[in-house]
Amino acid sequence: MSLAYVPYAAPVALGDAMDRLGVRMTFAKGEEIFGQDEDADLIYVLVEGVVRTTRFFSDGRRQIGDFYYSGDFFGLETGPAHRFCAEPLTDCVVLAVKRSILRNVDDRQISGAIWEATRRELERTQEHMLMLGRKSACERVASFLMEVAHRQEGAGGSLPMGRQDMADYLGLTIETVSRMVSQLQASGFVAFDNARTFRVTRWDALERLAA
Amino acid sequence: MSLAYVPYAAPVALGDAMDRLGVRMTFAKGEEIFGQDEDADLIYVLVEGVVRTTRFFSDGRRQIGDFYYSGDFFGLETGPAHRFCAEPLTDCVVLAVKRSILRNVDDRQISGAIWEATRRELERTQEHMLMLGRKSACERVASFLMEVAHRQEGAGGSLPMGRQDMADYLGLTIETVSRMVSQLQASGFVAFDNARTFRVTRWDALERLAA
DNA sequence: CGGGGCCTTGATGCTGTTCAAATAGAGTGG
DNA sequence: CCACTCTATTTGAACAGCATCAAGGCCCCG
Repeated sequence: MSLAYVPYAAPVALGDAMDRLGVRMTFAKGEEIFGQDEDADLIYVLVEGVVRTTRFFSDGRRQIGDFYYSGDFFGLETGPAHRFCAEPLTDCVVLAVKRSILRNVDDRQISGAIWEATRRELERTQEHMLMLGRKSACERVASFLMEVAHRQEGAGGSLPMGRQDMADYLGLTIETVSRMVSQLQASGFVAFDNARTFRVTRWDALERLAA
Repeated sequence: MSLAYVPYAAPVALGDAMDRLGVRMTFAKGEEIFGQDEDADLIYVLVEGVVRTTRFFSDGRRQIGDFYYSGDFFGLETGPAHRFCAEPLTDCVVLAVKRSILRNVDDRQISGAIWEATRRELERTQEHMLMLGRKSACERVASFLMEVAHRQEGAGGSLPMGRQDMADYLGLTIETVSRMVSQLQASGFVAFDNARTFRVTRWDALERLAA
């Protein structure tokens, strides 16, 4: 059981093109970039910061769709409305491009790159789905920490999200996440300096555990 | 908690275009259309039959990615290899198109339609992910039966897949699926003529249950 | 130094899994 | 058409993993 790490930053060339077509906007931590069920007129490229997308259910349950980092696309929709809401976890800068503009752009490079970004997001969502369907709590947390560490280009990581966000991403409760984190630390796989900062101490073992 | 039904058949116009570009192939039930980790040279459109995509883990766990019906695309990949395998649940007919051909086609209608199909599959995968992350066993089975019924354009449905496939799609065991099916029937929400044929008897109640 | 989140830990219970066995159904050969 | 076999499905009982409920601790920041 090995889930490949799937990067999905937009190609740099695309960022440049989007820069010409789009509008640069900034959002502060805690604001809302777009809300669930809002009109999906814009597509976004994250220039700086970290963003999460969330689906809320009427009875209070939450599921986080994904966390996005610099270079990532988000807000792609087939229909007229956003099916998740997007909120920054840190102050952030985004590039917003009108869908109507993209539809009419005749640049093969741009349209191809957006298709590619869509497929990458599909692949990431599929891996996320596999995790929720078939991994244990421990495996999920191990996978998550590995992915965060990977994305930050180093053996260690700082978590921009809290335990509740991790839980809602992993399909667990905050208590279970906390317990698994403690357990992984006790087993010597990772070392936490504080709740938001850790280092992977036994990469190979953690990888095996993540399944 | 309401998960919208997301159709994702390829637009008819696209089917025609693919017909000119691709090769028609037939597969018998039990054959393999493509295997996990095989080269992903081709993209497929299902013309007739039902197909499932599956991811196998080294320890035997399985997760079904999706079930595909006539008109659906499958086999789209970003990387060079298929990350799921595809197998027909019934004898089926597919149209296979070379990725390299699609890359060079300059028809905006075709490329746009493929992008659209990709986004639809992304949406479906996201809904699947939400289900695995936050729904109870009963809600999952109820959602599944509703979706099958929906897709078959009627209040009833015949299940082309067995209980094990349902379980591997829903992230449950076969026993739990069976129990929930029995429970839904005992509650009068659905009626099974036999294990593979059912009718939804209380649509609104089932919808509420599916959350 | 004190307040308020956020995080951790403990005790208990429920949901879904596991293991085991019975039943129903489909396919086959007589 | 019936008997037989093999597989798929259902059901039961015990168990495990994660959730829930409830404190307690830590850390950031005034």
